[in-house]
Amino acid sequence: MTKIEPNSFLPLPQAQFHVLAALTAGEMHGYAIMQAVEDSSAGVVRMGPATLYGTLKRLVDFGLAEEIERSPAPDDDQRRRYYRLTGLGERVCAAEADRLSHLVRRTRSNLRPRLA
Amino acid sequence: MTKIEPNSFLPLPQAQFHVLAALTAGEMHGYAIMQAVEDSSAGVVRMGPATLYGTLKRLVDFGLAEEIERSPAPDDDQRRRYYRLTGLGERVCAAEADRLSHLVRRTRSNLRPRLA
DNA sequence: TGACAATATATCGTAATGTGATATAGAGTG
DNA sequence: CACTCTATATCACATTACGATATATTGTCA
Repeated sequence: MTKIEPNSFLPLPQAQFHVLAALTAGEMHGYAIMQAVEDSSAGVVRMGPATLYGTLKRLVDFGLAEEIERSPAPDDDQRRRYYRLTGLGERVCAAEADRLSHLVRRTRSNLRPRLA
Repeated sequence: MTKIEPNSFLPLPQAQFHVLAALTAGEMHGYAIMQAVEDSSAGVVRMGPATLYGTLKRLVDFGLAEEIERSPAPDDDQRRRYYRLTGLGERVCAAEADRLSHLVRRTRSNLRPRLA
């Protein structure tokens, strides 16, 4: 078996990273992801259904996320479709977080002096 | 005069943030930005001329970057066109860095336990 | 019960963004 | 002179992002 290199997915498109990042909090259904992205960014990042479901489809195609067979509770809203990160998805998400971390660190360090 | 809200530019498209981030290191010409982005990401982010010059044009249109009248040294390569951040560009870049910082922090914190 | 808002998934068409390929030409090196 | 690297630029196409709309279920409350 050939080991897939997480770096080959980088840089990850914004919407894809937002969805993967949301899923690091645990398995979740689509609508909840949409709200999580918006809430956790204090409303700055607004993700409509077209972006969410399109992105989710891509992530599943790429093997970064997968649908869970059935929702945990039986009295749960039956329309919901739950998703979680795959192992590869976790590694890619971590790699992208690392990349951004370095970029942000350097950028802030450059900006600091002139924001006196 | 109406104060422009940096948050209204967020989330910044990837390429735009990469270029703004590069320019936080100081005024630079196009080709140098291209290399800076690639080098400082250890080759992970590869920005070709189409992406660079297209993005640069947008940044100038949006008022986030501006061309400098003339290159500093007179013995400098005369083809070069130098750019720098505007005041607004700095604030937008800082705002995007803050947003990403929070996102990355939370994401890593979520991932940490399961990367045991 | 019936009306209404919120939840939930889905897709169409279009806009915005990203990029490989190609073009042009000056600068530096052997 | 030949060749590579530097430097800017644009075309055509691919990918990504998104507003609008559609459909149907669930929850609230009068």
